[in-house]
Amino acid sequence: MTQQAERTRRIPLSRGRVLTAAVVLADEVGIEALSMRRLAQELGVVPMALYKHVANKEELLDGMVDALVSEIDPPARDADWKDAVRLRVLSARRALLRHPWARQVLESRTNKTPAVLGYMDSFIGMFLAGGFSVDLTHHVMHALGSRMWGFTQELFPDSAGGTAEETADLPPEAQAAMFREMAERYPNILKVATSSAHEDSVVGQGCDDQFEFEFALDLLLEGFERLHRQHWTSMPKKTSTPAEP
Amino acid sequence: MTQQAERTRRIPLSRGRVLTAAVVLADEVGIEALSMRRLAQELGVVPMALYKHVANKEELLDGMVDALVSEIDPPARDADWKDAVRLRVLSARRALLRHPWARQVLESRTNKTPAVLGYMDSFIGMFLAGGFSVDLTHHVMHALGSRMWGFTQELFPDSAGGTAEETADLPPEAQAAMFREMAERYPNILKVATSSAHEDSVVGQGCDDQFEFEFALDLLLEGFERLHRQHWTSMPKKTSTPAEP
DNA sequence: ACCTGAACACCGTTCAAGT
DNA sequence: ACCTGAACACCGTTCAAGT
Repeated sequence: MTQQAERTRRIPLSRGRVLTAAVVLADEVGIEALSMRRLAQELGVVPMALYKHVANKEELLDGMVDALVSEIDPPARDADWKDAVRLRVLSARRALLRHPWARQVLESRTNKTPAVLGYMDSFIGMFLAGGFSVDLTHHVMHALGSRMWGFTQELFPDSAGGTAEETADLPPEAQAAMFREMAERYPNILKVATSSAHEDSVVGQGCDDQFEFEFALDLLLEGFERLHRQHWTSMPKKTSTPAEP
Repeated sequence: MTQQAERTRRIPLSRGRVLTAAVVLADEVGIEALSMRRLAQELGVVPMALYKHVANKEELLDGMVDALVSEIDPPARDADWKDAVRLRVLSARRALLRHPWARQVLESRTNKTPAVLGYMDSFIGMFLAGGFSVDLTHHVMHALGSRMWGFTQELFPDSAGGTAEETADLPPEAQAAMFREMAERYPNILKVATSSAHEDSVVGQGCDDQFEFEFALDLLLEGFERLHRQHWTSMPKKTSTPAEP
């Protein structure tokens, strides 16, 4: 990489080069290891040189998000709202899975860039084009939340509770003891964790993230469809979601 | 606070005192300003003294999460699964809203502490007690995701896209220009943003977070109920969620 | 044995001195 | 006018020297 820095030193820095280098570096070493200093080093440049192209680290991260957004497919033409939304979310998810840092950076961003606003705008447009009221669209976008970007908070890191890696290289009797301990203290977690861990061991990866993601997405989409059919509105402040008259 | 440090210096440090001080400090100054050094200073102690009670900063954050979990109400006795889940999620949400750092810290934690596992276990127990299959419970927990803790990714920081504060103290003609710019570039965002901003200006806070949270929560709970009634199962890998035979 | 100051290996960013 | 080294004000954590 010193070699690479050597080779690329001559071609002048630009905002684009800084951003792509940041994306590549974060992909390779993880977001927590992405520092202005490290990035500069990778580019064969003194740290301060970066500040000519990005105002500060925040702006660097914003730029990385923009790069991500550009990888998401535009809305499908000639599809009904449900398919269009579904396809687009899954496209966003594929982009997200290509970049391990994306989840965390997306979560941390508070000022939206034009590219992000553009994505949101066209996302909202899919519901409006499907005949959704502005009111319902508003609530539906909130309900979707981060699923718009193709991720959900993963609060089971793996089904057994984040002990997979450490457990793997332990003597079998120790593993058995941990299992009994789990079974006694967290019986419900254990049941659920073992339910979908088909061929894997209990402490294996457990479940199919993509399946879980689509399960929840489709559940929401079906809910949205139901409300839309019922001409749901928040205005008269109904207590529930009643059937049509 | 130097005075307070003076007063409390004499009573010996303990893990509990360290953790409550961390929670209070994070509540007051924000999570990004919570450092081991700053916390030590607040306690009238040299930074290294903390390392007698927490192994490192990670463990400090884990301890703070445990403190949060202890504020969540236990499941309601004598309530059906839906009410029990609903009440508990809203209790978690109240705890979360008391501690501005909680969202971010919860998201960052990857190793679950016993207190967190205990919460999850009893949360899962509410579905199982309601007669849900282990299979459906598993998927339903994933669908709930961070909503189990009472939050969703807030990806509209405010409806208009995070420009509220800066815009407030701008000359009116500049605000009008921004508005026209928004209307032209992001027409859909603008429609949705203005739909629920009843008395507020367009750039005001816009919408009621609690309403949005409950809207999405109830939509999911109703979806769960439907699947449960239909004896939904992931096993035969059905393409959709068909009606009962 | 316990406690802690100094030090290490980092950060993001400012600023003044160099070309 | 541009570029950049040194410096500033921080981090979390190690470690050896002090009591």
